Amino acid sequence: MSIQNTLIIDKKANFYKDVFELVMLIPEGRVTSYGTIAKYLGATRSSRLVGWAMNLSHTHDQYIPAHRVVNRQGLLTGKMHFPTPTTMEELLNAEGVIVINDQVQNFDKIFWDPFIELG
DNA sequence: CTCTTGACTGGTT
DNA sequence: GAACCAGCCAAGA
Repeated sequence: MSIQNTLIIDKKANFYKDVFELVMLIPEGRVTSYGTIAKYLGATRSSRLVGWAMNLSHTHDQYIPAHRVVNRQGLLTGKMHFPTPTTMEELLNAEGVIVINDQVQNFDKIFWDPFIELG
């Protein structure tokens, strides 16, 4: 195990950790996108990794509100990965987010931008 | 080790 | 606006 490999492993671990922490900062009733998270973490072209991180979120100790993360169009593309196909929409509805046909309503209004919210 | 598969995005047609 | 394509990168077969 070289020092370089160690650094790479740490980097990967930090990326997932950062994703989880950022997602947990999303307020109720607000949503953001995978790409935005990736961009904020300096991995603009690696939005798929954010999706993969969400896939691993269930292994995380703390609760990750992955339902507040949708794609750039505001579509619930990840709803299949919840306990039931309707869980994601139900969670959002419970927070006051209206979802019609997998599309978040007023998406541009409730969109949560870390660059603006966190500076 | 190679090949496929995505909880994605941006640009092009 | 819809459909298609290329770049991205971590798992799993």
